[in-house]
Amino acid sequence: MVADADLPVAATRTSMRILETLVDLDGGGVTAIAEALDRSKSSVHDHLQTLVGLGVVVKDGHEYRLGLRFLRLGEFARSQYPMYEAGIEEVQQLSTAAGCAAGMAVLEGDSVVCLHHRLGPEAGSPRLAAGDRLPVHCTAPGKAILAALPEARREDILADHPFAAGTDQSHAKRADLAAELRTVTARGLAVDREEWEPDRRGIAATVTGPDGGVAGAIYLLTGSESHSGKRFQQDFPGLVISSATRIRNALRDA
Amino acid sequence: MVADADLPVAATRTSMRILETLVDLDGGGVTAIAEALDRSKSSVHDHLQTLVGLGVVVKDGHEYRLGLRFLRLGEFARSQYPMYEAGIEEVQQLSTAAGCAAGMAVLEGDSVVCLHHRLGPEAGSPRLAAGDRLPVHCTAPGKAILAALPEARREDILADHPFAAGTDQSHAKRADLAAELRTVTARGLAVDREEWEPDRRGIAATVTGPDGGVAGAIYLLTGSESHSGKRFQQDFPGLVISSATRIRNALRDA
DNA sequence: AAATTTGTTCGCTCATGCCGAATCGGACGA
DNA sequence: TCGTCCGATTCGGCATGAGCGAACAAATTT
Repeated sequence: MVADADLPVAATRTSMRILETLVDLDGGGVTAIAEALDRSKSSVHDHLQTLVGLGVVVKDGHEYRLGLRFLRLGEFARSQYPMYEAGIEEVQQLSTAAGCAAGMAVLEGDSVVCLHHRLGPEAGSPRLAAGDRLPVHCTAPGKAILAALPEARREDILADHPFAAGTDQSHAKRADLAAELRTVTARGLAVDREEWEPDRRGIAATVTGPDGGVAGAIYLLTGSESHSGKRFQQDFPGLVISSATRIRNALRDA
Repeated sequence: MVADADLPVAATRTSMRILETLVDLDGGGVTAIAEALDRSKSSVHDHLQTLVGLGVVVKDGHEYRLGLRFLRLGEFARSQYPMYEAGIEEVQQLSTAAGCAAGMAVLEGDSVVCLHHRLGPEAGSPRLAAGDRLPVHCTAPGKAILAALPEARREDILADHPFAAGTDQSHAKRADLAAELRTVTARGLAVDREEWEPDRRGIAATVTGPDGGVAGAIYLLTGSESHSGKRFQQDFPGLVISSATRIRNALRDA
């Protein structure tokens, strides 16, 4: 889950691992966490006590749960991206207009992260949460962002990329991806046809920033129901592209 | 900002302080953070290196910024509250119907925390972000939650409460507050008439959970423009109360 | 080009993170 | 009511590594 290396300040690393375990296990007691991390109970207990003291973790009874303090940090982190405020309302309208899930994603480091996701009205609307990381090579937002990056940057990102995740339809070879990205660049539009997960089709438009660089991507994501309809091919491209344009204008004016 | 005590695992505490400093200073270099915390540069540098390695902090150039990883943690933390999913759509509609800011708040530990906030269409719509902590005694959501709590719990919370924040209109005496809370309990509705901040008026309804306890509160919050209109007194109470009822029903059915 | 500022590296030392074992405390069941 | 079990908590000690100052490097300014 987290990048492994022998870092200084090991205690911090341990605390972070405890926090992520708290997410994975959906809360739990000292013992559960200790054996999940293969640490001594006493050490985990010390950490938890600290985290509780910091107000980051709350305990009710013998259960420890993640506290809401991170909400503030997370909220701040994403407010650093001007695209969030500029696009939040646009995502609402896009989702309503298309009748499916919509959201925004940005590039952080070498990975594409979901900034905001709104579920569609359909029953099995794809679940995605803000903060989730998306594969760059087999998702619509990933490709939309990748295609708009400078050559060197793109190479960097793809260099240490496993190309492992995704279904069989995902591009096996770099060459294929390079070819596809060229057409993505040309149209400012990227498509994912069940390359990431079965029954999931996505479409995304690149959002460019005032500096000419890429700010992120805005996407639509459908579940299996919408397969047959031709709206995906006919209406959706226009919808996401005009949304992207409006966000770009908002970014410029801000 | 964080509760002070001599905790074990001091390194974790330092890391958390660095993260919060990153918020307060809106990002910065090693030196800035070091002197903000009165720590040696080398120590801060070590911590930052760790945090970057964990993907929690990102550095571009000589600037360190908070990363998006916390978005996931924060998102998870609030998904622990069933009220979030049950009410997110309701807040949208409430905000639209009332034409002002709306949101939800819950009780965590001894403080009331904003779970979700949607800005209203008005220009100076009150800014509040998810994760912000609200004073319990002088805000509408705070009082709405407080009033619905069992006697003992309420006493606990008010015991170590400073009663310091807020404008002059805030209740100076516990007795006054107790009296007000009784009427709040009766109506399931709490009001804040510029007690928290000038030009800010709020109204909140208690949301009760399936277990009969209080799940949280849903609120409307207006800026100065809406002062004169009588909608605040005539329409808003009905709006928030029916919203609260719908959320309660959703919680029961889930 | 000198000076100033800022990030990074390097040893050293003492605080402290981590552990195993003992203790506590509540939740059952007889 | 007592005994048993399970998990959380406390404790003491040791080895580690967090934190510091100082030197170094790199970038920016005068």
